[in-house]
Amino acid sequence: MMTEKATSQDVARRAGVSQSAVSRVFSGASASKATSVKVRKAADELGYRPNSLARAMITGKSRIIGLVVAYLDNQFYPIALEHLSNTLKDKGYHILVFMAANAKETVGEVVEELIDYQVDGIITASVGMSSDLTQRCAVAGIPVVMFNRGQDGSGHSSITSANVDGGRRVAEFLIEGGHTRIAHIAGWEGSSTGRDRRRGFTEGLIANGQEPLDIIDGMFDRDAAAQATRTLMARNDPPDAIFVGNDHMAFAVMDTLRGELGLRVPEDVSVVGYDDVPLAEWAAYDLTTVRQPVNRMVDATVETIVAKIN
Amino acid sequence: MMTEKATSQDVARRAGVSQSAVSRVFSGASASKATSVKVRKAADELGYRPNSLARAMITGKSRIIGLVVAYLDNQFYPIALEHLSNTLKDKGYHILVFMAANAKETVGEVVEELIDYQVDGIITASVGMSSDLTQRCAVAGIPVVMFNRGQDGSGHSSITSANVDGGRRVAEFLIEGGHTRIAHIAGWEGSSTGRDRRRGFTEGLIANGQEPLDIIDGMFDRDAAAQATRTLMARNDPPDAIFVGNDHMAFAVMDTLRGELGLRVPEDVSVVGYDDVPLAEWAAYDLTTVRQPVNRMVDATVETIVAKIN
DNA sequence: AAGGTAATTGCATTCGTATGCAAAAAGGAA
DNA sequence: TTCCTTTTTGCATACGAATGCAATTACCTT
Repeated sequence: MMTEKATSQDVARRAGVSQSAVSRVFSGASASKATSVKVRKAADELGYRPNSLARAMITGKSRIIGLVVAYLDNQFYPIALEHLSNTLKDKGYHILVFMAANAKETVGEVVEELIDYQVDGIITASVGMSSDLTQRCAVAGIPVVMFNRGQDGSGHSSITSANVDGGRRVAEFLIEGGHTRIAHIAGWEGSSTGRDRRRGFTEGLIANGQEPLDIIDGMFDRDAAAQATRTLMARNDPPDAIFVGNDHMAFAVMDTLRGELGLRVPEDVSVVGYDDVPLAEWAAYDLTTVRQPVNRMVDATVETIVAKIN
Repeated sequence: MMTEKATSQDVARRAGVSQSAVSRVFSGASASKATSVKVRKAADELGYRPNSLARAMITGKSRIIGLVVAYLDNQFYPIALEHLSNTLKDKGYHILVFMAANAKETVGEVVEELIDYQVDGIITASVGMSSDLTQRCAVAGIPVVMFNRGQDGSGHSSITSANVDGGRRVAEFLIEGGHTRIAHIAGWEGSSTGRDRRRGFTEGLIANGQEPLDIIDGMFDRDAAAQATRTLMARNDPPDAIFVGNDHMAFAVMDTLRGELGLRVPEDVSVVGYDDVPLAEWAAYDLTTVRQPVNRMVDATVETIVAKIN
């Protein structure tokens, strides 16, 4: 009843062995069959389980990965988080989640707190890291992997999909579809992902003798994307196709086109997104989009960070 | 450069005080102005920050809250998670996230792992807890709060909104709208939330002289909901209104009605959801739904768990 | 049975911080 | 100044498990 919490000492006493023996049994170190059995029996009876914090303290490995994420309303991230959590769990890691708007100082605080918790590694999702933060992590010996965002010369790995290529393919796809006035509501200019898609797209158009009708930064934000849509459609020569920097914004664009401007998609205006979140194939949107291989990206992220930890 | 990591000892040495003094300064215990200044200065110079794990080890408080969540594809949960993370952060807590399908044993494992990490409390979102798990948490002295799910006699708190009342209001709303063949695709029968909404709904209809045309368990699952929709619409007397157990399923229902069956919503069939996730008001769906006050629910959850911890 | 190698085991220490206790210092009252 | 009270400070220990080292035991070989 009062079974506060059994420690390895308690188990040791009950099994008639030393505390070290108990530790060895549970940490997989060498131990004879006999003691192993005795210890496990005693442990079961006491409901003993090793204290992860104490273990972390002495080994210097907390088996906790810090995740810093900016948006959770863009379906791409919850889905990624779900995979991430499962994949890491299989490798014996757990996730400490932090929300951080993309402001330098918020991210800074968050990273400090992660360091305080001695996390074994940090994964940032759609969040950039300033160079001094990078420095702090390096000093603390904590590897950082950036998911779905790159950063040149930052020193830490990043996992992205072939964004430039994806942008180019959208350009080709739309041109093949006979479109001649193609606009782009880009992903946030401050993100590599946004810039790469934009660049590939622009290059793709140019390679085919066209130029973007217009490019507006949608900031990865629904409202900004909606506003950009209005701006585009108010032109004298409105676009006949819009490439949007990610699905999340693309939905806002479609909502604005159909709900607010009374236009049909794709009859009046074609819309192409990026990410291929589940929502994209739901009938209400049925959005054409460029698939990002979330699972593969997550797997790569996990492999990378685990490798860096060792 | 090699600044591995400064400990309170290092700071103490540099400031010319004892380690206890450093500890006292950082844990807010009594300390004279003079030493406080010396210590902080030394700490800054060394880039010292207290090690949360060591602190947790000795105080018995990790300031970590374990979150167990089943779905992340239903927008309701990421949104809640976002608020939860921010609210808890303000109170000095952090979130260790675990995904757990609603199978007893998965949840069991997960809870064990949470206990291993000495979390100060556990929040479950749309996840049930068996009574032996409840027992284990009780023994470990870890409070549990269930978010958006209740469980009678489980001993731990739960935060839900007025689901019975919400269900009833939907019934009244649809009857007022002149509907006479009202069906219900219910939330999972194994969840209090699903049962409560269903009960309120049924009672509401009966109180107004009607009865549900049919009730099918949608299991909080898109596919199940879509299938239920087909079943309902294949009847000789198909419903003229469907109350769906949550928004997530309602979107699937609408997709099926419009995309697959070629029906109009709400002209041919009215659909009402539950939750009022952001997506519900996007033009593509423009779903009528019952609002769950996520923020208030999250706030209540946080208050409850923090209170229980103390 | 003796001698040697390999595997097990216990002892003691370590991780980094918090805290009870007693000693020292500071502050107040008379 | 003296005595008493309050505040600060350092010392030593504790939290719970892992690990180097030395002692013990088990296992082989001849």
